[in-house]
Amino acid sequence: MSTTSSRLDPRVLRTRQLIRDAFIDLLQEVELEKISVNRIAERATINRVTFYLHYKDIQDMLEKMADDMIQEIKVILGEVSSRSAAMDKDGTVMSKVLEHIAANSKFYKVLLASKRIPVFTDRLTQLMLEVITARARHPELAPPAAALGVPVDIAVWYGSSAFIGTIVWWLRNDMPYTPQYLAKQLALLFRMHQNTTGP
Amino acid sequence: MSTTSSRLDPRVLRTRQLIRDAFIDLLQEVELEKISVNRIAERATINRVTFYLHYKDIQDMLEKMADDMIQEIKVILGEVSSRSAAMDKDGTVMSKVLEHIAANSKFYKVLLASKRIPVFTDRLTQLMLEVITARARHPELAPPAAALGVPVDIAVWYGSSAFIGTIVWWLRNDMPYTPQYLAKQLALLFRMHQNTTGP
DNA sequence: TTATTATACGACATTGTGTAAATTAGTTGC
DNA sequence: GCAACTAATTTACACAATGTCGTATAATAA
Repeated sequence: MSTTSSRLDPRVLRTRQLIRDAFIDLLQEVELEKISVNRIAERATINRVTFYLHYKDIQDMLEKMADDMIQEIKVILGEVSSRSAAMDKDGTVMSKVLEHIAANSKFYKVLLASKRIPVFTDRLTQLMLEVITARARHPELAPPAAALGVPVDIAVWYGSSAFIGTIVWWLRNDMPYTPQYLAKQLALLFRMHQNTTGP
Repeated sequence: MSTTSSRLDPRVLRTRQLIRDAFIDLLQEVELEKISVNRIAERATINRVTFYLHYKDIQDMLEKMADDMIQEIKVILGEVSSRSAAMDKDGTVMSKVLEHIAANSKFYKVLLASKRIPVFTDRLTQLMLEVITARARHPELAPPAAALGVPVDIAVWYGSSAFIGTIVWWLRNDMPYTPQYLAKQLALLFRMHQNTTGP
């Protein structure tokens, strides 16, 4: 996951990494509801009180981890979309994002796919929604399904949910397609209901 | 919600209803993680021990409530699809389902939309997946996006997630469209990526 | 080195969990 | 209406988890 370290006490970094790894580790064995601060501290080989020096409680920890996740994806989105002005006709951006997810699949699989921790799916859907809404404003890209008279908000939500849902399915099934291939299929399906009524 | 009572002790029905109402009620105030058996029993005006006579724990209660939910929707699906052999060209089935959700919006909103309790979304997505897969086998309905060379499993997941996601958004925004209208739009969007390459 | 700060350690009050026993009260069939 | 069930109540217990003390120790940065 490569936590982008600014000037932070290496002890803090070490402890947070230990907590994070212990949590992901535990989540592969038991349900979220059965995971206590006790167990996390035990598995992370830190003192239980130390956990509270970093996070208010488990919920707080999840939210901060979700923030980090979104931040990393935003970096990827920024990198790609600023380089290629053509803006993702062939699904380049999505391809990069899927590669990132594949590279950190242990993390994403457990948080998004196997155990379902709403905050992660929610944040990701929110981000996808922003991206699609932004794209819809570009004149060279077709206005979302307006041709058929479908309200924009319905079409945007339809698309965002479809994307995230498909990614979750892909993770659950241990990524049976390459990121590049899946990105292409998603682009095909997406363009279909964003820009229609034929030639 | 009209719990279809078979021959069951009215005391059991009463208690379960009290638990259910108390839980939905609490869920409007605090997060799921902060809800204890203690609080539920207190709010339901039953003894805490009585809760354990009905459910193993809170997780077990959620699963049984999700089972009931799916059961009710299945009844609707069965009723409609057996009556009209034309099978939902204009979104009749979806319309009935959305009407049901609207009629029990307090229940669905909190479990599906505001707080996100994965088991409910999961079961609903699973059901939607079955329905779409079954429809895809009917010859008079176009095979899913095969015309464009998109694998069936991708297209089916794409569609299912889109449906559920849009319904969630609809609930979150306090149902800004009528069930009938939304059903129509969903049918339009759906047919687009299930059946393409034009006439 | 020295001042700073993260972590460890032990302790404590509080709340929640799951189960057991005996008792009370409501339901069903005759 | 009475008798036989059976649900719910009450009280009690052992245990786990939470969140927060104060103090001691170790690592870090100046």
